[in-house]
Amino acid sequence: MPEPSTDLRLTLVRIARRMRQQKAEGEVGDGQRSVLFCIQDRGPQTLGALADNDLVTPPSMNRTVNVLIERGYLTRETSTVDARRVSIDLTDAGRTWVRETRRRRDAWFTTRLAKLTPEERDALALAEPVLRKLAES
Amino acid sequence: MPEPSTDLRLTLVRIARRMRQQKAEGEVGDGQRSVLFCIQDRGPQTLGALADNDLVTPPSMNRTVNVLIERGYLTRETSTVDARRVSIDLTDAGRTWVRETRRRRDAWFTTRLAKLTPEERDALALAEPVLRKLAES
DNA sequence: TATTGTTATACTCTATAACTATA
DNA sequence: TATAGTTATAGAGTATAACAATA
Repeated sequence: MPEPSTDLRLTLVRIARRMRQQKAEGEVGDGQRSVLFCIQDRGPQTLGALADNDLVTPPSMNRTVNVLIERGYLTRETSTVDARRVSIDLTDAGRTWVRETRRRRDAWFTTRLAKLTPEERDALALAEPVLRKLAES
Repeated sequence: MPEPSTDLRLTLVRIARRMRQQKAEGEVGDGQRSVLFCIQDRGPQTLGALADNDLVTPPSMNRTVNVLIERGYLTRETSTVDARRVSIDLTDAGRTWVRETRRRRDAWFTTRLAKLTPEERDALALAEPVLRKLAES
């Protein structure tokens, strides 16, 4: 009986740790990248929407957003229709960052992927939507 | 051209976060579980071996080990052959914990897996060794 | 009153640097 | 000297609780 549950879980923990280690000094972290990509794809977002999207609490997301504003990648404006809400959008620098990052992709991860066999890459491509479903359930 | 790199990476980040959220109060965390399982499978380990296994630094692992000793799951003894080394082993309570955990597996993760289709589970099973390879590269 | 966001605070995990003991 | 482990310290990421503003 294979029961891959525990192995898979530990593997996922380990790879997340490994990816985190790859973040170079001053670079944009995973949580930050996720926010920038989300806004690029879907347009300006409220704080709550960003928090929901990344499965974090509003205070956590607020902090991430603050960092990105300090770095000049995002702006925050009070909504004109509902003054409780804020609208968080990319600056030109943010948009450029996303475009550049998408173009060259993530160096470490892409290099590792390139070293896999086509079959291994297929296995990952097939698993990705399943993992996403798992994360969102 | 699919280029799954970025999507996969963000999905992996998100699922790691989701798993972390599932840790109930007082439970054993992912890093801790990994250590207990490793010793159960391979016998007593040195601190360095445990650190290498989980891709963390010795100080990090030392801290994890200290927590597990405080909880009564591990013991630490100076090696008889080389007094610089320590031998870290499971207590009876630790062994029981591993056995119980292996028996009922991880509740949250197992439940989610059970809700997938057989094809989806196959996709994960095929991807697991590839992810592991990626983590270790 | 309920919703949206923010501030204050604290906890977990991890790292780097410096230190101790032993080989 | 080199190695194994430990201690001290700091940073990133996250959470909960309390608060403010608006609907």
